[in-house]
Amino acid sequence: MRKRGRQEGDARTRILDAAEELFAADGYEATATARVARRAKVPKGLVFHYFPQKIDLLVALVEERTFIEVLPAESVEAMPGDPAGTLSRLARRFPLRASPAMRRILFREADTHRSVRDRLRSLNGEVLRRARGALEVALPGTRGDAARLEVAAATFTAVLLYQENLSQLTGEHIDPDAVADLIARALGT
Amino acid sequence: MRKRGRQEGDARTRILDAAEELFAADGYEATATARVARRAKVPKGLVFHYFPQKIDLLVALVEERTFIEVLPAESVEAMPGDPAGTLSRLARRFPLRASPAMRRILFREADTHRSVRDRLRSLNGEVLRRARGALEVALPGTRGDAARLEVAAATFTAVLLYQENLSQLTGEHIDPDAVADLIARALGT
Amino acid sequence: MRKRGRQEGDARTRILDAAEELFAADGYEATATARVARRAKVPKGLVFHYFPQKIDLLVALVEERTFIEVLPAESVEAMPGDPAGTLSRLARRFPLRASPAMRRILFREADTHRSVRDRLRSLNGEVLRRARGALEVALPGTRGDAARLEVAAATFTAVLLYQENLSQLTGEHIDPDAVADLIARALGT
Amino acid sequence: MRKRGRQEGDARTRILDAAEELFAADGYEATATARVARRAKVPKGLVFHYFPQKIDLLVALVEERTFIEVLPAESVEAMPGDPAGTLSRLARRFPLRASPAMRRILFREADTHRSVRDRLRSLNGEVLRRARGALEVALPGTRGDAARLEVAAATFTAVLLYQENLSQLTGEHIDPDAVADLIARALGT
DNA sequence: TATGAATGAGTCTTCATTCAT
DNA sequence: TATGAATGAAGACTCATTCAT
Repeated sequence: MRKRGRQEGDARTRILDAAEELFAADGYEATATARVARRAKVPKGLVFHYFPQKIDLLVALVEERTFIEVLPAESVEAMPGDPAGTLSRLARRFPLRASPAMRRILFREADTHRSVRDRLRSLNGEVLRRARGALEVALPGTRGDAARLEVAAATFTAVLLYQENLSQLTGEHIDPDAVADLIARALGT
Repeated sequence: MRKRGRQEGDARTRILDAAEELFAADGYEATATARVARRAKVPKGLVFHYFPQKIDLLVALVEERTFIEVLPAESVEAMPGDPAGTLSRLARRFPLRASPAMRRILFREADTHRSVRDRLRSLNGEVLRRARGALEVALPGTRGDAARLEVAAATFTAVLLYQENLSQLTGEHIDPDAVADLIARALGT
Repeated sequence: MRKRGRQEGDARTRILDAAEELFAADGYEATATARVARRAKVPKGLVFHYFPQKIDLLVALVEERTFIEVLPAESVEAMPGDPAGTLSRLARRFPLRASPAMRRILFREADTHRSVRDRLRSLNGEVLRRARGALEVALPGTRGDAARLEVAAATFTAVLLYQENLSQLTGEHIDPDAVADLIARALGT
Repeated sequence: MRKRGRQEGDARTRILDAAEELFAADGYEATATARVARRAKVPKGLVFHYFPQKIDLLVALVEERTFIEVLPAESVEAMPGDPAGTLSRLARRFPLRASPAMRRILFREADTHRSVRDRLRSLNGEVLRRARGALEVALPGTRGDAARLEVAAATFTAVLLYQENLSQLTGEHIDPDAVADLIARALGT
């Protein structure tokens, strides 16, 4: 992904690093591009060289720094008859690659920036798909109707994606493993 | 104390109404006080007459327009032996009084404004307390250890508080009743 | 000068007191009428009841709170053959009645407000006239030509009028008595 | 470091020139930054590019446009046995480099702005030091005790520094040469 | 590719002043 | 006389963006 050249890309990377920190801490609107430049230790003009508009910084961050890892095989973590373990493993090998800072940005700005919201939705959809898939493998047969399984997957997805934000905002911590166990019980093993 | 003039209180209320709408739609930072004034149909200066600083608008909204209703008795909704019904009733008589707009504001701005975060935390704590209390009544005896009950309460609280935001951000809807049912099953009836 | 009536004038006086303090401390321009009202403990509207324009506060202060006292007879302090003592007595019975605060206002605002400057000039002229007169009495005959006497009077007047401002601005104190002595020597007793 | 472009330095200098004129004429508080920009013929934003806060204009003016010239040797002007001539020469080679406009600013704003007052005090101290030094050279021996010499130096310093302000405020002119002569006589030649 | 001076629209905030009561 | 809500022009300051070099 990185361009060649000695210092090439360095500046661009430093700019994105700075933007990530500042957007996460203060929000996109409250962060001046001049501050980004200062923190990145590049001249103000250079920021606009790489990112002609301020919004391009946000778009680039979301595009380049949040993604769902492509895992070799989902079945790896899914184990028939062990939904709790399956969900726990999913939580541990959680496929969303995004720094805590990027997550804050993602959730905060999704509310007002469509491009961010679209990304968040696609990430959410992907995690949900995996959780559902894992549960289907873990609970073969018809035990537990489809609707319940869907609710379980959605609930677990929400906990997985939002756990950091929830604890950040509310001060309460939710342990995904414990929720996995709860959900497994609900699905009636 | 207040006079009962033609437009009594109107101005201040209209200003808060306008701020609520705009902050919810575009975010606090992206909303100019001039726009608030325009939408409220008051002159710009009057906004500052009532709210000397822009931030005071946000503080006032959070203080005056989000609160947990004091219910006569929690036992009203809690019914021994029926945790699913108990949680469903809690969801339906949900004690948080805050418009959808206020909730968006609450979650969005909590990330960067301490006073909002503090409020959100206290609201969250209160809802959690009630969910826990309801479950304790619904599940008398020692069935289900305390830790599990705690996780159940926290999960349900998160779903309750965040359901609108979740669906707004992700496009997926989570039905609190279905989650209530799920959790009830998990608690092993 | 004061109007009759119970609380009558009270408010007006308190307003002027407040304005005097604040204008002296921060300058006329930097003092908001609202602050004057607050310090005077009167509602904002009342300030404009008594002083329709902000500038009227300054004009009233200067007109009512700075003046040269009319002394019974100038000769009282002048004593032939004793110019030093004469000047010293003039300094001690200094006829300008104006609080230190009013003096600061006088000098500061004279620079930009014509009405204040006019007042300061007339006060200065009066003091100069007295100093000159006193010296003429103290130094009868033709000893010391008129020009020198004029310079002496002007210098002493400047020291008298400006001593507080000088020490305020420069941190150095000038003792009028010492200057009186100096000038007396210069006039060659 | 600075480029030698077409208008090199011009903008900043023009801004300071404009500020000097306007502050002197109307006072710091009564001068809007927009007026400074207009008079300097630069866009409003550029004023804040060079002087992030309005007060920085005043500080820069005082720092860059008022100073005591370093003279080769004070003895040049001091001549034993000729205090009047010595003081006159001091007045003529007066070492304070500050335009009449800057002096008005200096005296006017010293009253409310500490940084200006500090500068004025240091300038005053320096002039006083020179006057004292000159008189000590001009009056060798013990003629005239130290206290009297101090008063003479202080009086002359005040006249020197304030002459323009005095005449501006009072309409009376004081001739430093005449005061020099007066003081020389006082010191008893 | 790098730089920072330049630009001007827009933001929050202040404040003298008015006016209905 | 007394009161404080109402008004809007003006002020300081910010900031994304441009551009000559």
